[in-house]
Amino acid sequence: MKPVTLKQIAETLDISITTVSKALKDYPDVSKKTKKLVKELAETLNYKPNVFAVNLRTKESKTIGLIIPEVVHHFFSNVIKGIIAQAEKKGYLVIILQSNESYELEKKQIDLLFSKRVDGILISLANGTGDFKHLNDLMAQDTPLVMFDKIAKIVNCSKVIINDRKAAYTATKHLIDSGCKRIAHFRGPLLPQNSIDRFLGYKQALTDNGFAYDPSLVYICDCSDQSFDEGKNSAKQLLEDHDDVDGIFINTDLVAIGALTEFQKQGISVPEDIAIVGFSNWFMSSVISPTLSTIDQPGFKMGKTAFKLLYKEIKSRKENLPIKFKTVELETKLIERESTRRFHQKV
Amino acid sequence: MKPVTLKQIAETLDISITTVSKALKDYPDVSKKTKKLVKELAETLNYKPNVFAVNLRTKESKTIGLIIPEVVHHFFSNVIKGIIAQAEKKGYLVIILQSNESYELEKKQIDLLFSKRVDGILISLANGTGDFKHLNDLMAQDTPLVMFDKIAKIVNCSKVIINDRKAAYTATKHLIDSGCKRIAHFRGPLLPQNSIDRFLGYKQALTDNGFAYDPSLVYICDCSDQSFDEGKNSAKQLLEDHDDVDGIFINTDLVAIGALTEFQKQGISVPEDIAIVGFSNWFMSSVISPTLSTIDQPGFKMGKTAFKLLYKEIKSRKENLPIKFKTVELETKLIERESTRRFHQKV
DNA sequence: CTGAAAGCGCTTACAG
DNA sequence: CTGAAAGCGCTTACAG
Repeated sequence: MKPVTLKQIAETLDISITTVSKALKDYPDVSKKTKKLVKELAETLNYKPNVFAVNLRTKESKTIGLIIPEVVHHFFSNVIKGIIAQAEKKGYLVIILQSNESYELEKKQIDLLFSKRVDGILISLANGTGDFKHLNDLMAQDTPLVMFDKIAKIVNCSKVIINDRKAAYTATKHLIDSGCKRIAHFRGPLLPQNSIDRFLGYKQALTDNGFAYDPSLVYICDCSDQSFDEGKNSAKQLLEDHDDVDGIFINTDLVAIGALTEFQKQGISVPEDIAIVGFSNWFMSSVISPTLSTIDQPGFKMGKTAFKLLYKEIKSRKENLPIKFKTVELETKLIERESTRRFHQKV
Repeated sequence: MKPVTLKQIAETLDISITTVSKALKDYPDVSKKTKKLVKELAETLNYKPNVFAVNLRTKESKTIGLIIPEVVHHFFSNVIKGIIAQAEKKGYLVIILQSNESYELEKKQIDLLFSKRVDGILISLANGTGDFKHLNDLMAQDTPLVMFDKIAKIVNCSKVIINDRKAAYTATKHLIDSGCKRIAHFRGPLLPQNSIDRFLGYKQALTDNGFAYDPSLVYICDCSDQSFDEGKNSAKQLLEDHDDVDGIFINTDLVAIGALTEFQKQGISVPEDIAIVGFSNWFMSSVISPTLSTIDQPGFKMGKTAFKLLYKEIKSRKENLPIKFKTVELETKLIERESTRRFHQKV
């Protein structure tokens, strides 16, 4: 059963294709009578305009691309949900690609989306991405790009972020206020801006509060899909290296939960022996035992905001208006739970 | 900067558009010399064929649609990952839509994807879907459809499933083997096939093993994004209604974890007082305390398999081969953890 | 109020 | 080996 075309409607009604097209789009210069006839027939025949032809004429696909490091991920899946929800409201569809934290894959995917002529791209960078030519090239070829969460400061485009540095500062300060005297940090990989910023926030909270910064207390976790195991391993290593650590600020909840599990296995009690603050507020963190103190990161809202910025840019471009890039910073908040509830807590 | 077209290459080289097109596609009837010239120029100019035009000519978009009830969901996000991975291998892109368990939304989304002329659709039905006209209409209009996980038996198309009934039987039998004497069931909503099948498996395990089936022990949970709270509420209700239940088979891990949390709050000990088996093997279930026994459901593999079936169908259609629908059943397995590890366990 | 015509950028059957 | 021409199904500036 072949799809219905304008031509068929035109022939059936014995009028021109032009008039059919105009009638369906409610052009003012078509008689009411003709419009009614056309619309009714289109309805009965279940006519749908051929988007391929429409795309070719209008040069837009009403589709955007999304490149995300990992789909099976509480935070990112919330972002995806936010993007899809907002896009649907505006009549846009979303193509999702997963970069697996790989720079090479990310590059290919940018290229792929570009050649599919999506109207714009939303991206959260892979951990492996240290070069940004692929992104600058993309924009030079007139494809709007908005970055979120894992961004590159150096790339000139719109961004949606949280203040990682401030949030990490708050988390570390919370450990200090809970009475911790020697605080370690499980950080993310070296490249991503957010793991750098979280590290810096940790460091500053220490020095601002009269603690010495000790690099041997900083452990690097890859934050790949092995996060949980990395948390376990770093915890094990920490116990071997230091017997005096009584607090850890950890880059991500999943890593923190790995650490928690290892501590429990080794009979280290959390929070009494070691207090822990994670980052991101995964759902899981509220149901494990002890429940995990963490920083709440608004994934759904970040997704919605990122799409909104992209949409504005797409619209401005179409109307030939000047485009100004914008960086939106979303609020985070500290969630205090059992993993930092110590008796000798400062009030 | 306007995208490069065949015409520009043709004019630059002073040959015809036809020849340029053929050269790029390695047609045998173009001279090597011409091919080389064309390809080199295309490379330098970073020529990408206009997919809109290609789609219009070839009548395919190399894009498929995916409708899924919920993105923020351990099982479904694994399915998504599997689908995207497999699709990318075959050069297909995936548009993702979330039905929010709503029949109305699902219908609209089927329509939307159809009007976008995706090459095929993958779907896991919404809980609210009890009528299948939208799906049959879609197929009648020549769009391949493959269902996975939440399927409708009555719809004639390819499917990827697990044997929910058998898995539920195994789970319930495991409770019996663990020494439970009175076993409740928190089931999913009434419509979806998998919650029906899991219920039937539960029931059959009871009767096969000399237990009386007692409808008052079956509680219905919506399994929406409120699953966790529903688990808590059903657990609360169960404690009010029955003081002799010592085992529960629960439709989904997230609901099970809600129940677990409520029991802990009320001082009911799991597994000693009440043993629990969940379903799906969410990551979370392996790290909460007590760890949750459950049925492992292969999400990633299900996604891959679903795409493979769809791909075959798309190919067969293109080659005008006959299409035979296929139902693939994937293996599940029981994961025994602390929530069923009782002392008076049968060996 | 209606319609002929050009064109979006490709692909491909056909002629030479 | 090369290319003129038709056509995919729309949209829209223009003429009447």
